[in-house]
Amino acid sequence: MSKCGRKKYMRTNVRQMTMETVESQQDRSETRSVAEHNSAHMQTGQISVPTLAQVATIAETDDSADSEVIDSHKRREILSRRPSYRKILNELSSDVPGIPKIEEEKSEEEGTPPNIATMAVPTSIYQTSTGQYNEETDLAPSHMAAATGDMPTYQIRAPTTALPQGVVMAASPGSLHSPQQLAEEATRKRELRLMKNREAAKECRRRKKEYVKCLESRVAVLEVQNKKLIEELETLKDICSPKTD
DNA sequence: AGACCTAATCGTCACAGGTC
DNA sequence: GACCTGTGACGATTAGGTCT
Repeated sequence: MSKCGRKKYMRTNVRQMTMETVESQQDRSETRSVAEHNSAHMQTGQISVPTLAQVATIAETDDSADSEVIDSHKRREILSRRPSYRKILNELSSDVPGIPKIEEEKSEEEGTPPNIATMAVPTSIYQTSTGQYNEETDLAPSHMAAATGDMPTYQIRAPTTALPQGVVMAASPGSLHSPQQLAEEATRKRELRLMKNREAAKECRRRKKEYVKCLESRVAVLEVQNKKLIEELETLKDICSPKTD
């Protein structure tokens, strides 16, 4: 099965995996089903990480769901899109004062003219005509960690939305005539789309990491709070129930 | 030393949702 | 409705660790 065909299959028939799919996806299926269910929880804007019991239930229903019978509405609910990480994090931050917001990228773009001159020069050198690229200073986690230290610094770098060298803006459609020009235009558009999507994927992953770090730090804070409350409760219990000896 | 395993990372595709 | 953006999922690649 081709990559695309397989992908489509997975998306539209999440619960109806063929043997082939199960074979190759076995190690991932658990994670995916949890994520899908989680996305259903998150859709309403609540941050809802499944409990162990929920995870167990999810796994159970996923197994039994081989007997299909999930109506289209429910399936749609499950597959529906979750809010972006920025959205989630910002909602979190409005609930909990300690959590920093991810700034809108617009604010960073202010003051910089919307042209190619804003390109982050050393980031990536693309040879788009061949589809190859050379990321000399890619923002790998090791780089990020070195730059940011332990605690996450939200909005670490400016988004590199500018065009890479060698990608020329398309000519106006009216100026195209020959089939060759049309083909070149199509190729250029595709390369531009791929390049943008590449950058978008990087940004998305970066935000996801921030989001996860944020959740982890929140867990740490809540654990400390919980511990303190338990200690306080014990103290109050001691005070309120004097010994009878 | 090299075979194997595992986790991390990346580019790409498909698609939902947003924008104009 | 066409186009754009954000993100889940996939396969490929790579780095680091372990075993023989």
